[in-house]
Amino acid sequence: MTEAKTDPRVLRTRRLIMDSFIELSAKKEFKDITVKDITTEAMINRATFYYHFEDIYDLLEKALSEVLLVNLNGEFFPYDNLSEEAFVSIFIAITNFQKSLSTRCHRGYEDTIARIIREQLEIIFYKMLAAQSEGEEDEALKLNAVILSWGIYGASVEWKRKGMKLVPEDFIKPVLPYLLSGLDTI
Amino acid sequence: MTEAKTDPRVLRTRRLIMDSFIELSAKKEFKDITVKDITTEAMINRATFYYHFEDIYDLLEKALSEVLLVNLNGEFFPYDNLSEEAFVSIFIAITNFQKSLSTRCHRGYEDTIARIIREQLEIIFYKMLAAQSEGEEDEALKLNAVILSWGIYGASVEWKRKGMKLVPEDFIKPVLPYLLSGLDTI
DNA sequence: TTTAATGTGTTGTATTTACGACATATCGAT
DNA sequence: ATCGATATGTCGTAAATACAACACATTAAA
Repeated sequence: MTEAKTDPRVLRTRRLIMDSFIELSAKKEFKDITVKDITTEAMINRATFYYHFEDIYDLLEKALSEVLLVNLNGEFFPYDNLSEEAFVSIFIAITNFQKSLSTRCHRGYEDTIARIIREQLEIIFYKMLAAQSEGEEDEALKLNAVILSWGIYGASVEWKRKGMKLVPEDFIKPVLPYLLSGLDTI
Repeated sequence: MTEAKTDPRVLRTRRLIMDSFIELSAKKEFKDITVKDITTEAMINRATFYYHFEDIYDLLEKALSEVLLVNLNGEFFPYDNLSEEAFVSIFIAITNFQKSLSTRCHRGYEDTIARIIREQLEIIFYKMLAAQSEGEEDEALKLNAVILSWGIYGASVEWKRKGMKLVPEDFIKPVLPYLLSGLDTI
């Protein structure tokens, strides 16, 4: 468990890049943001950007993952298993995230963003399932995590499509019994 | 006039150190601030501190100089010569600076701070005198700058000693005729 | 007085970052 | 089409920074 801590310069630079990207995202669309824009805002060299990220899409993935994870961690990680409250908190976190995205313009990249959200959800669901299952087969856990991630994300899309009228808690409430009932089979 | 611009990392690091020092100064006295405190707050390595500054006193000098210069530049640099408004603006800048210092605790270092202020004033007065004098002897200009810097600084000390009751503009007004009258002899 | 703990300032080495140059690609205007 | 301007991604070299180790000073407690 010797977790070799990473160089402070690396952390600092990545933070500068991430923050600058988020800052710029608030001002213009993703397709209009160049690497030069980001590095200028972050006051780092353009070559340094490529030292940390494949390209601007790689940055998009990692930045979104982080924002989403921060949302989630702050919300529901007091729960260590998939309770009713956990489902509700996760759903709230996603809808909050969706709302924050809708103010910024990411037209044409909704599918990328959606994929990232689902991937993060899958990771989290898998962790929680693995924590509470008694030596269940790994592949089965993973597939369950996939289904949950798609399902919950789909619910958030539907919530958005319906005009975000209900508060997320009430919107998700009707399906909680179903989601919870199957858990003991895992 | 090839002004080789300095490495962005240097600027960034110096800014981090300066800001951390000013931040810490608001929380505790100068004598209780260690280099480790500063570098921890700035999230840089302690050795890096010594790459930029002799020691913590060197940092004190440079930080104060900068704060004072920012005060002055913002105030009076529309004036390019020593007019009545210039004197008033400079005096206001110094008293503002003194007020901001009195909230923080720098007991035992007043004389150091005073020296730094006078040195900065001397530089500025010399620049302005040189700009408006017609090929006057250099040593004479320098000595005039010295006298002005000590004089104006002394006035600010007196203003403080008198309880800061008058607004700086009114406090300095009585001596403006004298200060201005001699200028054409230079 | 001794001892332990903490701060100071320096040094050597490894890693990260800055910078300029380059080839290539994209896009808009003529 | 062709040109000019701008963005992308990569490279080598030089400079700044991180880190650990060191000797030394200061301080507080035993």
